[in-house]
Amino acid sequence: MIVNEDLRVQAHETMSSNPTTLASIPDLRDRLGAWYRAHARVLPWRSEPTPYRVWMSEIMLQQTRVDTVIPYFERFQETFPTVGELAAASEERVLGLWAGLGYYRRARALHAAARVVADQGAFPDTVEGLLELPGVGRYTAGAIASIAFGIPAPVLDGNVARVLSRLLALEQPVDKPAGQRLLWGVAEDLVNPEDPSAHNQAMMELGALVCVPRSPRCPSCPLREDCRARAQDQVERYPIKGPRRRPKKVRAVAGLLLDAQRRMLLARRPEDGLLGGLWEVPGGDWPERLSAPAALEQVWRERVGVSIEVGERLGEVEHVFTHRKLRLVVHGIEVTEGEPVARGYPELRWVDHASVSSLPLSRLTQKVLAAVGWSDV
DNA sequence: CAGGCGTGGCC
DNA sequence: TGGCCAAGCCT
Repeated sequence: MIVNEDLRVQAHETMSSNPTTLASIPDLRDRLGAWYRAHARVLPWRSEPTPYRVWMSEIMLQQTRVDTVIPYFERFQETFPTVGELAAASEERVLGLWAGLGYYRRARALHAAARVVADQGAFPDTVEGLLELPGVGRYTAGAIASIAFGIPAPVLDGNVARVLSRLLALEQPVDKPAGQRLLWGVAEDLVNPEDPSAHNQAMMELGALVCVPRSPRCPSCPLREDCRARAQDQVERYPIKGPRRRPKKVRAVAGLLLDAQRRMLLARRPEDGLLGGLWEVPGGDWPERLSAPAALEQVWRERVGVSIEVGERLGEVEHVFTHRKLRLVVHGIEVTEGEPVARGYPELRWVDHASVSSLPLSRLTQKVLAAVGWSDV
């Protein structure tokens, strides 16, 4: 009987996940559209949804909250009113304006894509063409295609996945390939060909304002009568997700070296990897078995190529990355032998107090500078 | 395909 | 407070 029961559950799931199911619910799209017209937030990129503005907003919004993005979007649009001006800027300038927004690979992708578009003379106007741009994946291509060009392409982001997962009471983990495939199919079938821009934004807006992860506002939901999770009174059980990795604790040291004019030595991190391309106070890993001074001596020997004497402990910074909790200790140092040469770093630079802020700095480095009294951050 | 990649806000 | 989350992409 257990086997039969399982098969029935499976069959039931398959039914409820059938792409035709949601799309065939009477007026579902219309109710969603009416709700969106009444409740859509006024956002900078919505007032004038040109391909350039939509593209830039979508890159910035990847894994990033609307409130965080707005000032960055405004600043970028004021600085670079056209994609041509963005393409003509230096990468360091773009990275500098991006500083603090996180996921810095996006900044380089933004710049690279701007140069592609400037070369081609215009944005691609198909999903396939958009997918060729660096930093543009399936979600972003669908968003630009639908919002900027009115193409009936689906989008599937965290919001849409949550909304659909609850509507269907989907037992599949939404963050696994199988669940993603299923949800892309549902989203594709559900897109409203009458107004794909409003439809896609409505799905995301519903997830952002009503169908939120915790304490969803079901009484305000235009789709509440169609929601299987709500019918089961188990809305917060969905979306089901796979296990998360625990953050690991890591330690690091950094050394503050000043010259006779009280300039500070900074280093640019490698393009790839953590905080790629950003500038920092030279430092690195602090192994368990070493004291902070010993670790600092080793790091500076390997990455800056000099022997040092470790001086006063100037401060300590705690910082959280994705799945990583960092404790970083900063010491003042003196060079006892050799001249600083970039080894583990692509570039070193002496920077005075006034020009520090013109470099692309991560929040972490901003904290470090604040801890040693070099900035007001 | 699982894992790397920032930051800030929430409870 | 630590865990979870947010308009993903890339390798």
